[in-house]
Amino acid sequence: MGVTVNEIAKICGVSRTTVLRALNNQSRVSDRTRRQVLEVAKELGYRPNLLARSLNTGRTMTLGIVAINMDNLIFVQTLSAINTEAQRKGYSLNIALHGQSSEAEMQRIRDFTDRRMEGILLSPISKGPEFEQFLLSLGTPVVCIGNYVSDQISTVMIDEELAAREAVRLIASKGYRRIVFVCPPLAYESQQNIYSHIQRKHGLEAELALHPGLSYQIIAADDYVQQLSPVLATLGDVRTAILCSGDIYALNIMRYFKAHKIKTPRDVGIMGFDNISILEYIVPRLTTVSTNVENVAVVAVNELISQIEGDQAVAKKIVLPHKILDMETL
Amino acid sequence: MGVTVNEIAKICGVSRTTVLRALNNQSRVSDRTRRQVLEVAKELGYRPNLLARSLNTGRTMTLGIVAINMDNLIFVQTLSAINTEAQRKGYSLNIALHGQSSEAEMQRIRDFTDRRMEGILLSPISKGPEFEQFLLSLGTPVVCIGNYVSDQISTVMIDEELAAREAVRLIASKGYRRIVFVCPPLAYESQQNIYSHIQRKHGLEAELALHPGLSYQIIAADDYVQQLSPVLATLGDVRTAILCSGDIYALNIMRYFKAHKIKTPRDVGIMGFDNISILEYIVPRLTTVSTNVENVAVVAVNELISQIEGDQAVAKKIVLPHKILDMETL
DNA sequence: TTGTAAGCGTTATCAT
DNA sequence: ATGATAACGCTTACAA
Repeated sequence: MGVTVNEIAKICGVSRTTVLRALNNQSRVSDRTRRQVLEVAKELGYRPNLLARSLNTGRTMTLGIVAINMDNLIFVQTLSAINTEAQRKGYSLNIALHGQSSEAEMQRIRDFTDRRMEGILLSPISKGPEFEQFLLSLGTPVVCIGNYVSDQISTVMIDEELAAREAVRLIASKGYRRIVFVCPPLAYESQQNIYSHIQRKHGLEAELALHPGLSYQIIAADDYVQQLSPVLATLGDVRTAILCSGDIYALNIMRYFKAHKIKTPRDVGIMGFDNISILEYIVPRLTTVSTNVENVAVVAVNELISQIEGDQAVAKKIVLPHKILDMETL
Repeated sequence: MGVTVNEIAKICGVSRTTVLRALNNQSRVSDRTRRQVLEVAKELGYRPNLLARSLNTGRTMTLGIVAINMDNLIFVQTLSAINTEAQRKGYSLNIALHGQSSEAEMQRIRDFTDRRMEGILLSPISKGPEFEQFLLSLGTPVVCIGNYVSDQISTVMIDEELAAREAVRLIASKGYRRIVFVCPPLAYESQQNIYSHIQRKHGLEAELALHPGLSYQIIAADDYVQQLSPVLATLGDVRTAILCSGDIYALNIMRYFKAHKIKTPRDVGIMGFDNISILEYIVPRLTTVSTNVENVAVVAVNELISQIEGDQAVAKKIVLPHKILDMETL
């Protein structure tokens, strides 16, 4: 463990500069010396110490990604794609999960910059001007995914508001007269990344203004399945669609439906958000909103790398397209 | 970006040794100096360069994990738990995915040691004496998860063979007369981690010897759903159970069943392996084999850390318990 | 073709 | 209480 250039130099009876030149395939070394150096290096199992190299060159070729956890399958898919793209571009990827505290989030970010990551991908839960200031003061390029923090920081996202509007239009077009919107408790702001849910809610409510015939109610609670009871008791009265801000909510509700012999879409319509990959195993196929996660990953990584390697970095807000998947549950 | 101790020293008019003492809360600094140093450091936004520190101390407090991809949900859950445990122990975690080539796997491992990760977790696809030699020559502690490579390298696993035997016993006890074992193509050895599948096959066949009344056939192909046709055509003749070496296979087959009005377990029994978390959304509940992934993660991380920090490291084979989950599909 | 020497930003030892 | 100096392992002018 830990053969250095110096040792090789000593053994070969040359200076470490020469060894270095041989090792790095540079010119100005005699063939004889080069061969000998390479031989000895191989013999001893020499490996360059990338810490030392980085300390010198100022480059680590490493990116970091900071996020809440891996419970969200859509994030896992994105993460995987990010890893692939980063590796393709010659960067290694570091992952840090922080549970759900804003302080922990900042600590992880700080740790990454201390380790001299060259750029950071962030699916942030923190927000506000102090956090913005914190990110800007890092001196390291940051690209946010999903959540918007500041105009000064590039963000890759989809137009959640528009997606929600389109969802409402689809529901309205199918003759539903009541929409129940299911999302996480909006008070969780500090504990969870709920920016996208709020965006969806905005879009939904804005669109509803154009559909006076649609009644509306929201369930923003952890026990959403229980809270659905009054809705389910009145299914016969009014044709109802449940719009879930996340496929997992829809899956839980569908499981409940199956247990209680409630048929979809016959008795009630249901729609999700995200199009997580496991949906393909669920029958009936859930109607949902899909984003191309590979696309998000590639765009985010490339934006980050261009900030790292580019001359001048202008923060951009990149909005990627989504698609309504009209399947079987609506 | 890049305020160093030297700059602070210059500004404060003291040596960098003194600055260091103040910064690291050591003794032998006057209160006045200490306060001034801390003030200036804060002012300039000083952050230690962990690369430099590591180069010096020889410690990076970083672990690496190398695996195929994130398609396997059971791995994602393990990964998440590993991250948590590593962080709890003060280590940061690096992830590298390699697709499915043995060379890529070795490259990732090499890259990690070059970066001076202190230990490596590995869910290996490579095997054989050369690979063993490769791992041993790294000079860095390695712990394998799932797949066994060598007695010289600690491995954390479950007793797949025993689990398969127990699965067969359960199936036999329920009166089935035919078992169809579904697993990935066994020729994929080099492309995919199939050690566990082979173990299961061994266990299954060993146990079958004790149940002469059970007929047996294996489907080890990517188009396993199609290949099931002859089996499905003869369901009326013999009570059949399909044992899948992985829940995903079972899910795909169940989806096919639903589309073709085949009822489980009335018409045919089906059982999986792994107990991936999405099973909770699937109706009927799949009978399967469960491992405690948190347990695997904690044990693997701690074994690795004890090899890093411990005096003498003896390679261990750690077998963790599993559980048969007798649910609704058998 | 080869070597010397300074530097990257820390830590650690030994003086003063 | 403070400082000078060497060291970690590499890179990179600049000499010879």
